[in-house]
Amino acid sequence: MGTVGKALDLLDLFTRQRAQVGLSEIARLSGLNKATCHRLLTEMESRGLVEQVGAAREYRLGPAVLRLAALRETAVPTRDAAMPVLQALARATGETAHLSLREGDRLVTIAFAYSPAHATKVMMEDADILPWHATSSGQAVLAFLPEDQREALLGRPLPRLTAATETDPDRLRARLAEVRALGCAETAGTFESDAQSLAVPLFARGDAVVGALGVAVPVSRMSPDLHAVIRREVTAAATEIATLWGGQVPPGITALWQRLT
Amino acid sequence: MGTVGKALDLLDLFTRQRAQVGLSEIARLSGLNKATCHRLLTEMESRGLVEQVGAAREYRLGPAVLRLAALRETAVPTRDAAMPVLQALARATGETAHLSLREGDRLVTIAFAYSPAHATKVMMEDADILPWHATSSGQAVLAFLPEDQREALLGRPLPRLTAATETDPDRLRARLAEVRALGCAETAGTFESDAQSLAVPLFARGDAVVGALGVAVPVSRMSPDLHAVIRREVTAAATEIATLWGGQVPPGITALWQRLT
DNA sequence: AACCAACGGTTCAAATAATGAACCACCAAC
DNA sequence: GTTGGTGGTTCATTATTTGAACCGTTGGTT
Repeated sequence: MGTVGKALDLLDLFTRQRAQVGLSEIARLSGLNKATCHRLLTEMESRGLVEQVGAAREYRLGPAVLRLAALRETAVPTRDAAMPVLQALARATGETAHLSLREGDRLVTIAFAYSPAHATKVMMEDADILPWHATSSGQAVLAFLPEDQREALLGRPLPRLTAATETDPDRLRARLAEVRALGCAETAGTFESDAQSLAVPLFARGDAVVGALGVAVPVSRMSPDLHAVIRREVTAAATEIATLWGGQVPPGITALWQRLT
Repeated sequence: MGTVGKALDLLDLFTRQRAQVGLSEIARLSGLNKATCHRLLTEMESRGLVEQVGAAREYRLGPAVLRLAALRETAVPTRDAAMPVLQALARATGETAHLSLREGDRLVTIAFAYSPAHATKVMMEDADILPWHATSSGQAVLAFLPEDQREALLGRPLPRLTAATETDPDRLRARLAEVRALGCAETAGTFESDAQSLAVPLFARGDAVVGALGVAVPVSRMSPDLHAVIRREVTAAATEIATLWGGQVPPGITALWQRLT
């Protein structure tokens, strides 16, 4: 791995739980030498990608990421375009709608919308990284990924997050085949024990799956009626988002979705 | 300059006017060897910072910047916190309010808000890079920067953007002294010939200037009354934003602003 | 059909930049 | 005063980056 990769990997050490990190800690977490970390960080700091704050001189993500994100959004209006659809989906279902994108080997939540309909709802956070095997969104993407890429992701550890999490690769493969046949994925209590969710894959230009659109519901509120509503609304919303992104849902998937409702 | 710096500099080649760029073009624009660019880009692509699209395999900013920006905003709610204040400012003045942050040697617009009051208004774009010498926001920041940093920025070329642009460093220094004495900066037709604007510096923790808050008006609409309204509202909004950011306006500046209104 | 120029991408010896153990200076706790 | 933790620096060793020349493909021109 080159120097640039190492530098960019340092950015992944910043999480919501650990927004700012000191130099020694970064060296420890990354496994790199402290001097190396220092050089990489100062170089990124000079470009505004990270910044140093406070008396402890801790590092955190810098303002340049805001500029880059704004630039990306004007060039490829991904989040901004999907946001209204996401809000409508939350309203129509009365539950929490969320949109995740695949970034290499990660599935990242980039937007979500709550419904005001109920006091209890499944809460989400921006920039959350979702486990491939334990979420409906993850399964929806996995199922429609080219086989080699899917297998690469399935080859990794599949941690048991709750009692219901499927951790056997073969059983998961079978599950993904079902998802592929149905056109949508569904999990209950596999990620967080009191939440269940239904998700469909999102397609961009070229029929490639790039993410997933899901609706998450507290287990206590799920019913056959709600289930049907969600299936109908989430497939409609996914179709709309695909169009907004300048792509289209592959005909085979559209057929599956029509059969669902 | 290290390898990381070169890689990050490539990101600055992507602009709104040129959202995606081919490999040879990137090599040409950056002055680096094509093979070098290719390696840097593929390394950044593996981390999602850029992505390759289309038959021409052109590069553009990748989805990872969205995740980083979301993470930065949850850690340091800069834009999200300021947005409501910005909208209120646009409403109160009936004009276009905008907020810019200093990123090293650049001044970048990170948010703006329009007023519905008039059909004509000054339009803005996210992620715009503003010239230091020709905008009121630029002057507001420059005036309150430590002298060494100010001089470093004044040492650069000061292009004549309109007939009214001040391009003489010494006259600009005198102008900045006035800005420092008044606590706010004002320009008319120095950046775009039919727009004028009034801006005040924004302070974060530690009394350091980190950006500027401005209101831009079509020259044809400016009047002494509007001028007074803008001065009052923009200083109030700047005070509010400083508080939201966990800092405070230095007492000396507060005194200047009270004298203004 | 032949040609040309430009594209994205690859190769490998030579040149350069990254690396890391040991080192400060500083601070807080004991 | 000692200990153990910071953030930051140094410099000989080492491994990575670099770039001219290359390949295969594409699209327009003669």
